[in-house]
Amino acid sequence: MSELKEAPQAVEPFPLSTLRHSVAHLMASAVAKLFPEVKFGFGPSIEHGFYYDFDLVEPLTDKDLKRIEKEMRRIARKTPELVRHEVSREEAREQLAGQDYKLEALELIPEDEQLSFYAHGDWQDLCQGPHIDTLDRDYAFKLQSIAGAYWRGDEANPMLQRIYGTAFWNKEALTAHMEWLKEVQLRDHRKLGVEMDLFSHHAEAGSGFIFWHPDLGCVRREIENFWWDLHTRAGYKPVYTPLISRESLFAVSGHLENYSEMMYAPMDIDEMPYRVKPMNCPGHILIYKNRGRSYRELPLRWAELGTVHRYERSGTIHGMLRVRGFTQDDAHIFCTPDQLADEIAGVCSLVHQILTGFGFEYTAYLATRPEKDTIGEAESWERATAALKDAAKMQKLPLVLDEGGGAFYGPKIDYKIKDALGREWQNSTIQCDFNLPERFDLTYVDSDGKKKRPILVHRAILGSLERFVGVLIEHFGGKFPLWCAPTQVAVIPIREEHGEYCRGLAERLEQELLRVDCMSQEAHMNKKIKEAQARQVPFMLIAGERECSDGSVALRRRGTREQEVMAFDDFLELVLKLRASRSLELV
RNA sequence: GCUGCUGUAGCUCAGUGGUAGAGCACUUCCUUGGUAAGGAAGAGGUCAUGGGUUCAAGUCCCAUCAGCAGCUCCA
Repeated sequence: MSELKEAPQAVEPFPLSTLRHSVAHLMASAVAKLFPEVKFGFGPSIEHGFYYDFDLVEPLTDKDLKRIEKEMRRIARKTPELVRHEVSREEAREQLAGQDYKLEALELIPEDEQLSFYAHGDWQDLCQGPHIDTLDRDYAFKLQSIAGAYWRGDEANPMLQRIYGTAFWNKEALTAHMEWLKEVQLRDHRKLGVEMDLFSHHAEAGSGFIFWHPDLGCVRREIENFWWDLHTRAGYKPVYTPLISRESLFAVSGHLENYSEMMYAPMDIDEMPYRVKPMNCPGHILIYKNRGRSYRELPLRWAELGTVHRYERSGTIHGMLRVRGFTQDDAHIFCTPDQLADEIAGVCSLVHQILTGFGFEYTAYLATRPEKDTIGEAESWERATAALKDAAKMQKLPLVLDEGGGAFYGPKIDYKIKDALGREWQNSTIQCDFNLPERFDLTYVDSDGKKKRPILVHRAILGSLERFVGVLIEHFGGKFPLWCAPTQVAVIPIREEHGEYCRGLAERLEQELLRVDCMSQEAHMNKKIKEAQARQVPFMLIAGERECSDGSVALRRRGTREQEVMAFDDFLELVLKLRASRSLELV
């Protein structure tokens, strides 16, 4: 797979983030010049560049970006020197007169902190720095986009206009970054979804609901099979639970109380309110509670590809990555406190197998007890957190500490995966829960004959099929590995009279449950090759006179133009082997 | 939800208040081609939807729906 990452930086006179912060200042000064009535918000450097927030009367347009860039270059030439001066709080207030947001920002700075301004030309900004020394150094920058952003990220506050830009120490690095952005755009799952006929959504059906087309259906089914194979081996049993349930169930679970803004309105069935489930746990818990449980049957590992529906605000919906109806690869483990560490270790191992099965690198984060509003005894938290740590140790899994990042009902391990473009996504999660066993009064009879409380572990590895497959489309750039590719083999006759031979080959492949497209329709061979290539079919088999006469095929692998002539049986062996191993090799 | 932008053929996009366009894809016919586009013809549209302004609206205005860039929130 092509490893496309951001180009490494050459030796830098200042850190890249410092440069970007300084260019943000430069941009703000240009905006001040062009729009004298502007009020300034914050303007930090961020992962791939910088932004600055402005309160302007008129909305900015893309044309303004060009004007601002031009003004920036002028200012950088004319008054390049960045000068720091320290001031008292009183002086700062005076100098920020009329700048409401800056004055508010000033109040956020602790009393004992030394205040400073950075100035170039006649523009200055309250800022602790650091900055580069002069703005006329060699570097390259670009203003990228305009967007709304709430002052201090709070939607109760007024909305400011944010300009995003980026900067690098040389033109080559900026160009490389722009190339990377282009690649990100090319691989966008929404774009590929249309081009490859993978999925759609419809105004008729409503925003945020995904329609999986047949080709993506194949991909999903393969992923589900892979998932079930590993889960079955890991001792999970399948369960199936209803999409809707009586509202009272969600009152017991607490979802109604804590999660109602995400839940769809009740529907009336026999004068009783029912709700569409936003999570699968209550259903699994009802199965657990269906009869008494003994310590002898724990741990119980129950898995369900459970479809849930959640209300998401209209502006948050995004392709397959953020939707209103989705299928979680959910499972719940009911176990004794003593079993917890082993169970978590088992999940960690499963996460590893599944994520690396798709070629993802990952990082795991241990999220511990939040400072307030938690439930459960301190001792339970300690034991569970220790179990998570022990499990990670057993699996030799390094954990990054996310202090206080746990849920209110228990500590958790979250995973972030890194895709082929170096972007991070959060999908997998393993969560201990002290809350639901309590609310549903879950028990098991221990060896001493006493009723005890089991621990509940929620875990999802793919997260949701929608989000995971969306990420996967971008990760592979539409080039699915053989085992889950929608069409695995394209068979192409050179002339019409070779069609029969090709159909014979296709049939033998189909008998092995391979997904085959026998392109025997009337069209020129070159056109079919182009089409198969465009559809990212892993293998093309091309057959003409020579192949028909000796039972061979001319194999062309995705991404190459070379042909390998081989006996059909040898090809069959090759393709079956690759499929069985769920190989990620680009064939 | 909020700010800004967008909605014309299946896709990518032209279109000056006055007769609805191109390329690709599709259909039919011709073409028998050895590794990325053979040729010709044809069909395809309530210009997102609903109001309004106007002699006249794809074009201007408003609303709704949907999408895009973000903010906030999240699997």
